[in-house]
Amino acid sequence: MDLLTVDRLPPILRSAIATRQLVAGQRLFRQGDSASAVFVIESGRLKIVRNTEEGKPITIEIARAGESFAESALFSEFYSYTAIAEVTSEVIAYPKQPLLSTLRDRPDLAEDFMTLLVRKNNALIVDLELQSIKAAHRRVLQYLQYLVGSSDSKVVSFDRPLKDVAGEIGLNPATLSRALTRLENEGAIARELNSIILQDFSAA
Amino acid sequence: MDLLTVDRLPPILRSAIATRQLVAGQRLFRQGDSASAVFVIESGRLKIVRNTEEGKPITIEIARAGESFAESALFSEFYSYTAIAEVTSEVIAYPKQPLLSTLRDRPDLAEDFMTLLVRKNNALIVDLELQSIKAAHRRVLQYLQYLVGSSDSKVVSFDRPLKDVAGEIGLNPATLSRALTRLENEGAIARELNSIILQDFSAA
DNA sequence: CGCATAGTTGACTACGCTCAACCCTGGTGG
DNA sequence: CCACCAGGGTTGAGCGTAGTCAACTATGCG
Repeated sequence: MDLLTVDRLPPILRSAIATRQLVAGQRLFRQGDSASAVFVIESGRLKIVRNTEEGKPITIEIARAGESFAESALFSEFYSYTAIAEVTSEVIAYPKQPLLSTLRDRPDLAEDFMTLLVRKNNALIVDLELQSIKAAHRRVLQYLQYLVGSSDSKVVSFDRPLKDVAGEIGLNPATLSRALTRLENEGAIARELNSIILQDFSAA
Repeated sequence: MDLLTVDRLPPILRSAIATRQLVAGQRLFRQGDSASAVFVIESGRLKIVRNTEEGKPITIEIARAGESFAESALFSEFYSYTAIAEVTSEVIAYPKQPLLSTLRDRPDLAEDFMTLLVRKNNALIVDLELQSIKAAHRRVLQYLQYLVGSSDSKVVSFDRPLKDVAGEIGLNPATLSRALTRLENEGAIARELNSIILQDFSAA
């Protein structure tokens, strides 16, 4: 994602951005905080979660280096979710007002920004589709297929514990574990240390 | 939603828009069709669905008079979902290219459009949150509370069969029925013809 | 008056969640 | 260098409940 790269920005915005360091577990902002900036990740990984009225927080998105988050801050007064650093991370903050006026002045950046919003939209729709699959093993398989995408590698290795992955796709660690063994027994995947290999004879 | 009202539009776009009539059940476009336009509903109601790889189609959104849909068409080559008229409807089509160049020329419209995209995003997040509630009766209650929002009326009446509502929130008609009677027994709601009255002593 | 569709209810099944025990690994400290 | 510990992963047992199928009722329309 090459949006909001520094050298394309006008001086007004360029002088307004600031970087912030985060340690693992640190919260960048909390649901309900006043929305002050949009962020792009320089390094590390952030988790965007939303605390539902029942206890359980749900994961909206996992953002990694090069990705942005909290775009909705531009048009909302408060953040509607919480951003937590999963590992030591560095983020760039683009303050709301300067960014807004930049987008007004620069149609090319505005268009990029819209593209970005549409992508987020699509990602959320994919999530919804995933959640709609009730059977755990099918949901997991779909998720894995989505991760490898159209790449030819067919190998997935996670950079975080399986229990976190489970949370992301709305499953229990125990249920995820069972789903994986089931997929393995059915021959849909093979496991190996930290990696999962998708066997392709795709649809069934 | 006052976005894209005709009198704010430049002539280039104004002359490019066209209205289309749809009868109940008619598909405006299908998942995979070439993305040619963004739409706004003049009258009626459209359902946006996505066909998952398993059989079951899922409802992404219900769009009503005054609302827009298929914004992602602007930045995608194909529609990633299907639009079906639920009742006789009239929509205005804003062709992709003229709309794109208008957004480039008119920062005010571009900003409105971004606001709109962010709202869609938030709506999807609300959906995700809803789906994360496993217990049917709790999910239904949350949905009803979301529908009445901050209004003081506390009354919900649906303009479409309950079985469609069930599909929208990811439940079975039978399960929804049971959930409603359970909520009624617990005193959380009261039912009356086509209406549902929320009893407020909100959280429990 | 009858047909079609929606809503409700019952019986049954399947499966995801919870709790808990166990294994395994990596890291720490004696 | 080994003993211990902590956390993640796996596995078992049992429970609750959403899904399915099906029957029955109620409603609206031709």
